Amino acid sequence: MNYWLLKSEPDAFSLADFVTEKTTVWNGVRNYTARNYLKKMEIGDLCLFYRSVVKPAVIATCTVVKPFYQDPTTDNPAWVAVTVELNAIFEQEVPLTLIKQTPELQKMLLLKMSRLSVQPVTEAEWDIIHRLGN
DNA sequence: GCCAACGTTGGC
DNA sequence: GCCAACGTTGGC
Repeated sequence: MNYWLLKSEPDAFSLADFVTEKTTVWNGVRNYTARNYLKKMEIGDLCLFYRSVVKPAVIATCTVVKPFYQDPTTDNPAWVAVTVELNAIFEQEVPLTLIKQTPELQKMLLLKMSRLSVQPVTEAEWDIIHRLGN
């Protein structure tokens, strides 16, 4: 069981879209570091759904339901996608500002590699964020 | 809208 | 293989 954080700009794919579709193909990743993390995802892994750019915050959780496969948006075999299913929406959003203020979360990659769209999260970090959101 | 951080590209 | 130039991401 692994934990991850997935970023999405609401203009591209919003929580409302996720609610409508329930499951979504996480495609379009064109960064090797992020791609490598996608390849490590297994069925049942839990992900934090992070809204970037517009009011940055962790806003929901989702579950990996299909491990990596060829990204359907390209023929280039370098790129892969996974399928994730919406799990739960946080009762209250966990804004980036709060994460920055939380001592236990200072080591999150989110704070160090702000441009990485797919990143691992430790179980401890997942627990803390989950608690802050519920 | 600005700009810092980072990744990628391409000339040498 | 180095590094400058450029493009993109994402916080503010």
